[in-house]
Parts: sequence; structure tokens; C-alpha cells
Amino acid sequence: MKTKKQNADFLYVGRKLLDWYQIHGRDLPFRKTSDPYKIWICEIIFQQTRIEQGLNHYRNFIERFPDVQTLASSQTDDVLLYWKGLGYYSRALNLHKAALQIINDFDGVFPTEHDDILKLKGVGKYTAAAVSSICFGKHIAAVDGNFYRVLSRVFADDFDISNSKAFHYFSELALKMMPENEAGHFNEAMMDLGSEICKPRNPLCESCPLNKECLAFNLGKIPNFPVKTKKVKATDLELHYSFVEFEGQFLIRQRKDDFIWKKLYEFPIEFPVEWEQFITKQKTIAHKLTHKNLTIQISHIRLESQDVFTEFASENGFTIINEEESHLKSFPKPLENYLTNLFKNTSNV
DNA sequence: AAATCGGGGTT
DNA sequence: AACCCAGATTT
Repeated sequence: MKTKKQNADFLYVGRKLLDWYQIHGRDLPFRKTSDPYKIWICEIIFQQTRIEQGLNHYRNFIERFPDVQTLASSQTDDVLLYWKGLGYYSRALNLHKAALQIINDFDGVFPTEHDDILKLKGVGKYTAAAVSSICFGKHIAAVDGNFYRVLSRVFADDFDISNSKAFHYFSELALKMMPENEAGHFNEAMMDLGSEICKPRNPLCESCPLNKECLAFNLGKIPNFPVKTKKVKATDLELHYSFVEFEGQFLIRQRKDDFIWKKLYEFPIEFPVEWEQFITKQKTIAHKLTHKNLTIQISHIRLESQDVFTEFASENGFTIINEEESHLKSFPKPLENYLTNLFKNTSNV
């Protein structure tokens, strides 16, 4: 009897959330479509990425790769180019692999079953749930960071969100609130509330549609939720690059896929000691990566011989490009900034 | 279960 | 400087 009453209360809160979403939900480009390809792309892009940050990337990506056939038949480097600056580059590599999976394993048609969607590279339980609910109406919760924050506060629930069972735990909680046949809208509503109202710090509780029911708010314990115990400490990383230049051309090489900046392009790391006489300037860049304090030293080397330049390139597997061609490559952010700075200064002369 | 993977915004 | 963001994969 008590359980029955509680479940009714859960549903009541869920409907309130949906009512709020109908009026205050964000107007986003991918809200206008139910094309699973586009929803999939946007879900990958917005993993660990704020909407404002990835919106232009989403538009450009869809314009360049409008369907799965186009994506699958493209070069990996072209996909990476459209991912430039987004970070977590394995997402772009997996996106391309998954497009080939869809062509080869699913006859070029985006899978409609949750378990099949989950088989796609780079698609985990959150993304599979999001696509399944938004595109195919599956009654399932797409639990992300917003869910953890909103649900833990509304129910003053101290379940540790760094626990590996947190997804399942809050998924069950969300399902109690989710009205029938509204999974997609419900999931989007939870994300909008978490993003616009129930923010990590200084949430706008006075404007929250759930503030009458929110236990943490009414107990004055909003800062206590969500509970997260796992903490990672930052490590230091130092890189030494050489920008090797000869008459407007310079050397680059593609990175491996086993460390940071997977498959992105970079400058040479090693160079002959005798080239030190050609160093025209050195620059140190401090760059902050997640959990990494990164220091990059760049030695700018202007060679005086075409032969040495081209021979070193071919013997060490470097590619020779100029400014114009460099815009067709994806560089790590600090190197991208270095190039932007360099070309800006030279073009002004 | 813990580590790793970017870049950017907020406080 | 710490924390978080429409998380997934590897170890």
C-alpha cells in the first residue's frame, strides 16, 4: 500500500517535469529530427561536452556527413578534421568505425534494437538508451550527469555516483518517474532541467518546477548532493616539439592512437643536435588537459638547405606542408594555437 | 574498480 | 584551483 502511494508520487513528479519541459525546454537543432543517424552523432559529440561548445561542430558535421553512407565512405582524417578542437578524439575514430559497422553488419540501416545499437563502437549504455528512447520510443532512461544531479537532489539520495552501479541505480529511480510513451521527451527534459535549473553549483531552485517535492532543497542540503567520492589527481606532462621550417613549408607527422590526441598531427619531437644553430626562437606553452598539467616547449627551426629539409622529412617519415594545407589537418589545440599565432604574425608583415 | 581520454566554462 | 560537462573504453 505504501509502495503504491510512492509510485504514484514518482509519476506525479515525472509529469511535472514533462510539463515544464513543454514550455521551457531548449530549442536545439537535433530536437527537430528523429533521424537516428543525427541523434547518434549529436549524442557522441555532446559526451562530456557542453551544448554551446559543440553546437557548431554538430552543424558542420551533419552538413559534411549528412548520412551514414557518406560518413562510412569518408577518410578517417576527414572525420578528424571536423572533430578538430572537440577533444576525446577516440570518439571521432569510433564514429567512423561504427558507420562502417552499420554498412557491413546492418545493411546500411541504423539498427532499431537497443542491443544492436549498443554494439556500435563508441556507443555505451547512455548513448544506446538516448537513441533508443528518442528515436524508437523505448521505455528506458538515458542516465547522464544531469540525472545523477537532479535525482540525487530531488530524493536526497546519497548513492555514490562514482559507484559503477550508479547508472543502474538511478536508471531504476528514473523509470519510476517516467510516464508511458514519453521516454524521449522525459530524458531530454531531465537533461534540460539539470543544465538550465539544477546546475552543479548555485542551482536556480526558486525557478525549479520540482522545488515543492525536492527533498534536498527543502532540507537545505542542496550542496550535499550528488555524492561523489572518486577523485583523480593531476599529473605532469612535458613535451618538446620542433617546428622545422623551410621557405614557408614545415614538417608534421600523424600521432598514434595509443595516447592523447589520437591520430592528430604534430610537429617533430626529435631533431638532430647540429640543427640547434638554426633555432630562431623558443616558446613554452602551458596547457591544461583534464587531470594533466601540460608543458610544451617549441623550438622554431628555420633550415637553410632544401636538401637537408626534404631528406630529413623522407628519412623520418614526416610530411611537408604549407600554411594552406595545414588547415586540412587536425592539430592538438596548443599546436593549433601556435600555428594560428604564427600565420597571423607573418601575414601582417 | 580504477585509469585514461580534451577542451572549455563556472565558481 | 577544483569541479563539471548529453561517457566510453581499456586495464
